[in-house]
Amino acid sequence: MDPDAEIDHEAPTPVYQQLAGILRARIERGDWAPNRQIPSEPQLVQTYGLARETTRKAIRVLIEDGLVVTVPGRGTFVAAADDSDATSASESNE
Amino acid sequence: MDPDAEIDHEAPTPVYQQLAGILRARIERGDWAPNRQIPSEPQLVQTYGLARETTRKAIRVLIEDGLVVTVPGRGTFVAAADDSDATSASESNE
DNA sequence: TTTCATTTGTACGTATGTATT
DNA sequence: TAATACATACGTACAAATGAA
Repeated sequence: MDPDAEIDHEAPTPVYQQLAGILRARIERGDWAPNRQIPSEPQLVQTYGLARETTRKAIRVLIEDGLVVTVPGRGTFVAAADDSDATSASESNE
Repeated sequence: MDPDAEIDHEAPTPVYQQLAGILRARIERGDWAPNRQIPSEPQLVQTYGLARETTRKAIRVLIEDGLVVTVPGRGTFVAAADDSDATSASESNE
């Protein structure tokens, strides 16, 4: 998924799934580091021109994927990347 | 949870969680047998006097608990009680 | 302590689309 | 074709949690 893709309301894929894919791509690209806060719901609403419920639905997908966690009253944060990604053969830096 | 409880809008527990608890109790009581259809969303809306989204939210809880499954265009059904999994830890929320 | 702004959570309303019968 | 039922999407409003002033 292109992290710079735009929402296509005509596409067969539901809008909330599109947004989830975009945000997932942006996290993987490093737009927000682990433990960093992603834009608030109102900000996402403004950026992508969606309703808040649609935005929340996309975030819920990311939560279920374990990519982000939300804290009431504070915000939504990129999950700490403490899982095992064993695809790369060499990792030398801490 | 009392399967005949009524929704209390003043209670601290969210309404959708109350409804989920009531429906769970009714399923466990046997109001609807496995593979049987539970009332449709409009019927639940009418019975409990809630908004449709609130009703859907309660049903989503039951889906995540593996208690029911929904089929677009048909309805929501009590899951077959062939529990061979180990993940369902939702019970006795009395 | 109180107040305020920010952010997420809950609840309701409405409209339209999709799938099945 | 039509009716039924769930899915998606937008809108509004208020409550609760957090942190800062």
